[in-house]
Amino acid sequence: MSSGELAAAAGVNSAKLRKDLSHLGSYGTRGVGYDVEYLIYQISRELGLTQDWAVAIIGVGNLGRALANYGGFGNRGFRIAALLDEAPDVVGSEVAGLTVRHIDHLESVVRSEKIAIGVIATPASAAQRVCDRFVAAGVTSILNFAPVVLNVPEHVDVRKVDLSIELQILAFHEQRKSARDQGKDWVDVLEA
Amino acid sequence: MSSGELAAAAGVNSAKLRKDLSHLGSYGTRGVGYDVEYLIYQISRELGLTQDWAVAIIGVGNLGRALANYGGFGNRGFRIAALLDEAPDVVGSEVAGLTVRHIDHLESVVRSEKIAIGVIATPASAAQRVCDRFVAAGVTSILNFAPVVLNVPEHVDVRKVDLSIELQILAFHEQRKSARDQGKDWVDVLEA
DNA sequence: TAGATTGTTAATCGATTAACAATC
DNA sequence: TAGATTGTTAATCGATTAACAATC
Repeated sequence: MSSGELAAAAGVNSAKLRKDLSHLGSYGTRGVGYDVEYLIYQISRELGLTQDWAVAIIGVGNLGRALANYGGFGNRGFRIAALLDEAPDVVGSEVAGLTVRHIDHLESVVRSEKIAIGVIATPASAAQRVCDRFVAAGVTSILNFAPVVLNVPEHVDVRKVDLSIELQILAFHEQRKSARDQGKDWVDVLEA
Repeated sequence: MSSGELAAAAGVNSAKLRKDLSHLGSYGTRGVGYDVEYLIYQISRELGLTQDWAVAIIGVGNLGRALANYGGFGNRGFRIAALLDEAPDVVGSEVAGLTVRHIDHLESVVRSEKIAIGVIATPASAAQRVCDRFVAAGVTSILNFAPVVLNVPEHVDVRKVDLSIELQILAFHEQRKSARDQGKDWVDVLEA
C-alpha cells in the first residue's frame, strides 16, 4: 500500500506520513509502497504493544470493578494481574475472575507479579499513600483516577484521568453552538 | 498580578499568555496587570463553566455508578439529572441519590430535564442504539465510554473515552525507560 | 512625570508540506 | 528501461516569542 493510500485513510498528508514512518526506520519499498502487515507489527512493537504488561488495580469500588471488567485491555497487551482493596467486605471476594487481596500485600504482589503499571482507583484521601507505596515498591508508571494531583519523584510517570475534563470540552462546544445561533461570531475565533 | 507572574505559575511564556488572554478580550490594565478574580470569572464564562449543564447517564453498571458517584462534576457546573438502564433489577433502585429509570423514558427525560450532554456507559452492543435515540431526541453532545466508534450526524459532538489509551501511553514510556537502560539511544528521537 | 505592564507587531522558530533524487 | 513510490531536502506555513509603542 502506498503512502498516498495510507495517508488518505488516516486523513493526513502523505509527506507527513512518510516522514513519521521514517522515524521508525526504513520499512517501505521504493516504487512499491508499504507492507501493511509488517508496518502494523513494527508500530505495535515501537509502542510497546507486543509486550505483556502486568497491571495492578488498587481500589475495588465501582470504578475499580469497571476497569477490571473492561474487555479492551487484554488484546492490547495489558493483563490485570492483581486487585487490592482495604475494606474487609471486599477483600476475599471474586471480581473479574480474580480474588481481591488486602492492600497490605501491595509490595509482595508488585514483586511476584512483576507489576509494570499501577492503577489507583481509590478515594482521593487514600491515593497519595497508595502512590507512595507503589513508588517505594519500584513501580514507575501510575495511572491515577483519584481527583488529586500526586506527588512523585522525577523518574516516575503519572497520568491522571479526569473524567470531568471531557464533559467540560463538550460543554464548551455546546456553548459555542448556542452562541453561534445567536450570531455571536467571535466564538469562531476560539475554534482555532 | 502581571502576565510574567501568571506565566511563571503556569510554566509558559508571558508573551504567549498575554496573546492568549487577548483572544477573550482586553481584561488587563497596562502598568498594573490582571485582576485574577475577574480573569477566572471571564475564563470560566468563556469555557461554559458558569452555566449549569444537565447530564444523563445511560447504563448503570459499575462504570455508570462510578460516574454518578464521582464528586468532581457538581462544582464544575455539571448536574447528573438522570440515570437510565434497561435491566429490571436496576430500574427503580437508588444510585447516588437518584432513582434509576427505564431507558424507555429517554426521550421524555431529555425533554423534561433539558439534558445537554448524554453519557453512554452501556455495553458496546447497546451503545449505537442509545446514541441514535439521544440524537433523535435532540442531544448534540455525547460522551461515549463504550468501546465502539459511534456514527452520528455532522452537527453532533461525540467524545470517546478509551481507558486503554492511557495505559498504552504509560507502557510506551515504560518501554522507553528500559530501552534507554540498554543504551538504545534512538528511542529519544521519538520523545519529540 | 517616571515606572510598569499590557496588547500587538515583527522576528524567530519549528512543524507541515511540496518537490525531487534515489531506487525498487 | 519506464513507471511508481519512497526517504529526504528545500519551501511554506503557522505558532511561539521578542520587542516595543500605547497607556495606566
